[in-house]
Amino acid sequence: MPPTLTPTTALTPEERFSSPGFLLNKVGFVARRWIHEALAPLDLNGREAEILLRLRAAEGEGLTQAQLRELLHSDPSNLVTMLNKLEAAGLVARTRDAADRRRHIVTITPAGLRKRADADAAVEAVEDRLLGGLSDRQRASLRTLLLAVDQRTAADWDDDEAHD
Amino acid sequence: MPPTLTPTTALTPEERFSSPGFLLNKVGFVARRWIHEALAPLDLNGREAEILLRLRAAEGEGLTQAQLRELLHSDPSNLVTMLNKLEAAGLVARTRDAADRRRHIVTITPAGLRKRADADAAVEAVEDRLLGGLSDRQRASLRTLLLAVDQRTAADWDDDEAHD
DNA sequence: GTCAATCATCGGTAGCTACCGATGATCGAC
DNA sequence: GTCGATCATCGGTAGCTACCGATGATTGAC
Repeated sequence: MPPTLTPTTALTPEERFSSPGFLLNKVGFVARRWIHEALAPLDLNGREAEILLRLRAAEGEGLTQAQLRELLHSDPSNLVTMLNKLEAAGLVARTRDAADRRRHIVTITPAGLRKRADADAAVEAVEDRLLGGLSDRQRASLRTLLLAVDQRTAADWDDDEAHD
Repeated sequence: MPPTLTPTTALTPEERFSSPGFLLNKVGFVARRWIHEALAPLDLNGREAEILLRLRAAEGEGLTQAQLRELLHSDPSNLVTMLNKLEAAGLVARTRDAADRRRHIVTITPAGLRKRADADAAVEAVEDRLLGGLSDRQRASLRTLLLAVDQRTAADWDDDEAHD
């Protein structure tokens, strides 16, 4: 990596503060913070809520912990900790996979489904708070653009893993 | 707060995963992560880089630590720690305010300006990596939408502080 | 002058995440 | 059957941030 990367365009501080990358960082931070606060009364953090969400998306089938690890890009060690908590709270259940007894299949319980509905509502409220100033068309536009960025980050993320 | 917030629109998991709020959270997380990685070789983290950026924006005038605290929404205690590190590295300087000797005026040094230029280039490279799939028009559009969201978060943030 | 408030500082606590190495059970290939 | 790989688990470390309470120096109001 060369000492100076791209000296082509020198931004003024004002431009830097309003550049998409800076704003993505900043707004994303606030979004994470608000979501965290909204989930706190439910005794969940963002990752744990996403686990419930992913399990519900699996529609009763359940997911292996390795699959969850992949979806959440989470460390296996930390995933175990989170699942222990969720299982102790009766929100998920772990059962041995008959086909491969090394695997645990994680399923969401009825209590987990109820909790997930609450979490979903809380996150939705945060979203309305974040996007309250935007019209429906603007929201749709933002969604499209973020999806495009997300595609790139996902591709790059997988690249990183492939390089391991 | 009622147990169920807004049961009006029940999103399918797929809709939830591609909702602007969820994506903002997710993409923002990756943006923060990449920026962190890009700044690591410079011995800076995101907050410290922003300190240099804010000081440069002050154009030689310098800022009080209370002003920095306000701009960064940072805990005074943590700000001291970061400034200690930046000062030890010779990137910023603290001088007593003659007008109010309780205050420290923080200014950026020539070495700090050089470091900031490197940090700026690194962040810019991350931005290109994030937004590489977007046209110039799309980037501008994303910037406008994020600015609108940012306005709301800023207003709400100040509200919170006013309520204290 | 006294006194409450402010500014920076210090010390400690706690949560989240990333990361690392090690282990027991199990599988699949050979 | 042996053996390397995989899955989940456990334990510990480290960095970042938030938060809390306490302190010394200084200010401004009274």
